[in-house]
Amino acid sequence: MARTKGSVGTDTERLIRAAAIGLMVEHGYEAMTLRQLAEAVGIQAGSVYRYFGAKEKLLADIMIGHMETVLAALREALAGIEAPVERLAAFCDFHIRYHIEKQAEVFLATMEIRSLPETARAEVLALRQAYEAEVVAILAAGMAAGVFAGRDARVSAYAIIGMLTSVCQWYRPNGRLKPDEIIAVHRDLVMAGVMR
Amino acid sequence: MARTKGSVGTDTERLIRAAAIGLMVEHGYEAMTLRQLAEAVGIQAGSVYRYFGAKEKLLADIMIGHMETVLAALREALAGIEAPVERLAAFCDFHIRYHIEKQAEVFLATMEIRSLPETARAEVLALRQAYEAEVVAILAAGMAAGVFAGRDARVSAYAIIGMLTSVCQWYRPNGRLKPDEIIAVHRDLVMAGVMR
Amino acid sequence: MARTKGSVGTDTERLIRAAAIGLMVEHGYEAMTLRQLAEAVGIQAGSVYRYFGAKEKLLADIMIGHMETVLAALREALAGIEAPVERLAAFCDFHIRYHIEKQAEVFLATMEIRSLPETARAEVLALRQAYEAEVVAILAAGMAAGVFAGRDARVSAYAIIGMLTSVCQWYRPNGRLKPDEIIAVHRDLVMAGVMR
Amino acid sequence: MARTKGSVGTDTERLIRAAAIGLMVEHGYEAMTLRQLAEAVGIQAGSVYRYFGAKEKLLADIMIGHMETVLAALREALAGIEAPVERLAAFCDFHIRYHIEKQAEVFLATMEIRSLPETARAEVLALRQAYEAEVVAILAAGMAAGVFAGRDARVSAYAIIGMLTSVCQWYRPNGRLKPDEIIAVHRDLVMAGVMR
DNA sequence: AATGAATGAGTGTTCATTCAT
DNA sequence: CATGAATGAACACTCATTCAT
Repeated sequence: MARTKGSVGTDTERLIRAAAIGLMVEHGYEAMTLRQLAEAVGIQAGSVYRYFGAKEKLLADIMIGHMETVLAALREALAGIEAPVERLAAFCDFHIRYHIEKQAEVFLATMEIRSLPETARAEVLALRQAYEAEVVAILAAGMAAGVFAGRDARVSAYAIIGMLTSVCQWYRPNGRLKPDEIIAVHRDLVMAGVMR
Repeated sequence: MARTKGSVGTDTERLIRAAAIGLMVEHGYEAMTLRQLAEAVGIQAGSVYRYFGAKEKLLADIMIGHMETVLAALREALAGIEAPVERLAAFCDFHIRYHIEKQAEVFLATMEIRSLPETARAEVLALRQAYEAEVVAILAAGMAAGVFAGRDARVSAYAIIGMLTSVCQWYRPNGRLKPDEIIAVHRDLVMAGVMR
Repeated sequence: MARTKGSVGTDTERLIRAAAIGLMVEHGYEAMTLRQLAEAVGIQAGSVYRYFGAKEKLLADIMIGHMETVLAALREALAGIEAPVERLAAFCDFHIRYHIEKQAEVFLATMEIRSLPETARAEVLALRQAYEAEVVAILAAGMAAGVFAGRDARVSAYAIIGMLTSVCQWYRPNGRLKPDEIIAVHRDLVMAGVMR
Repeated sequence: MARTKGSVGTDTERLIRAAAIGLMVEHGYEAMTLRQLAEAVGIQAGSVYRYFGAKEKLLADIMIGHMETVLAALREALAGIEAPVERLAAFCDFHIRYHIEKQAEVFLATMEIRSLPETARAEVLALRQAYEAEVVAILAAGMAAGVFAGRDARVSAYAIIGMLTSVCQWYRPNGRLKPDEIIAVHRDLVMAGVMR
């Protein structure tokens, strides 16, 4: 049969991407086979190549797309907020909520950087640095203004991002706490941690 | 059990373990080949099987050994300290220093849990939970005593551990800050974050 | 039969055939992909099947067509010439000129016989033998008439054909020598070689 | 079973090379699969990679080895012979005998140059040019000395080589003529063809 | 204790071919 | 007529693993 009735190319591409994210989170990029992926989508392994020229490309596509999206979303979330205190609180809210909603992509993006081909890795790292730079800037501004304590904006930023990101290692949608409660715990920890 | 019973470990065994840690950190467990490993040690691939029955066993051995060691070391570091505040500060010191000193093992232990065979994974997760439980207990005690703020000892513990562990993602021995400075930044963040 | 019965060949068919010859000469039959071919023509790979039922058919079609054409052209070139000496000279002229003009087809026909399916290979070999037989006959006639030296008309014919055909391995349209000069060199070699 | 009893690595390498030559001659390099090759040798396909890192390397190895051998053998065959006439006769003898004895390698070397990776192709072409240059030099010397007719030593050399090489397209060990007879026919054709 | 030759299952990838649209 | 989505079989190649030596 040349084509499964009713299938449409663009749909297939989305299905592949979604299935790939799930399988890579579950088994890791290296351990996921294209046959597993194809079976999950209901196509043949070779058909993946109509949409992604290589397994590497698939990973790169997902990760770069994710990083671009999250960076843009962060900037939008911070837009119009001036005071460092409020900006930091907004960042906490945004970051955790995003990492809860897109848990899989975020998990991938932290775990599989090593598996990216050189060029894509550089691109992803640049986007991550841009993301981190936003937080560093907030902390530096707050320290300069005297509202934040702390000796080192950069290390503090890494620490805060590390804390908030770790949520996606254990969060389960049907867990004990609701997202808002999780956010509150972390935001309180962060804000109390940095305030002078 | 982390090692073959009673074996103190021959030289070759230690060399294999050390080389494996380095290569797995660099390339990931799945991507590291036994030929790479053997070449790094200066032996043939087949000879690895004298010491570790399978690639999986090698990973399990390293990870379980690491988890046992770090758990024991934590308990020793906290021994004799009573007050929650002091215990938490001691935990921060210990955790970061350990993660800086054994950066590679820690990185492995967070990244390659998925690659472990079922039994070993359960064992590692149990050890990790025991480790986390120590921190949860400190926070719960402090909250009960009224010295720590915070609504949820468990989530707070995960957050703090996540923050402190993230150091091993970026720490470089010849970096801008010395270990003591890094520890200070994190300890301050944590302590300020939890104190009532 | 070289072509689908009665078809004069549409434009697209001619384009496919021409592009296929070029690509097969460049990469070899096995190494040429239908996607390359389709791209060269400006259509989709699947569309090639409107004109040639299979890749093998395309090769067979080209090669049989070529062999039929060259055999007919040889017979026409020799028509009306009686004396073995003159017939052999005419053959040299014809063969080299044809191999220079249709260098690609000739190159294909010598290189890709192995790639033909059994039936087509037999057909091509039969046509080639018919071609060779013309030369054998000329030599045999000349030897019988005492104008040609030589012990074995068949081997001599193969040797002469091999010599003349080798031109298409190195001939380049803008090379140092013009076709007429190349022809002269070879004809002189052959005629001097066989004359008693 | 880890090893077929009695098998020795060096033997296997020779067996692979020999089987590869046969299969490549029969089906062409592209059409020969490593499974065919492995089966012919009595090993698994993957085992070929102990001896040749890639299919391409196998071809390159065979072709370069052949070209080096034949070039050295030619020079040895011509050593000590001074007069162009005798050198050319010696070349004819050598070339045909060698092409009869090593028919398969020679056939490969003429047919599969396209399949070589770039570097190996350049190497093989350089060796071929060195071989051809020997013949060009003989003809040029003979023309300069006035013993050979002919206008163009290079084209004449190509023609003669083309003639003699074509033997390996049809020669069969149990054919009608013995090697010495085949050699005689060709040598007579060539010598008569070039003598003034 | 170590080697090195070999296995065999599996990998990512290619490609001629088919066919509903 | 042509497309483009899909197939499925095959390919070159890798690698953890085994075991006679």
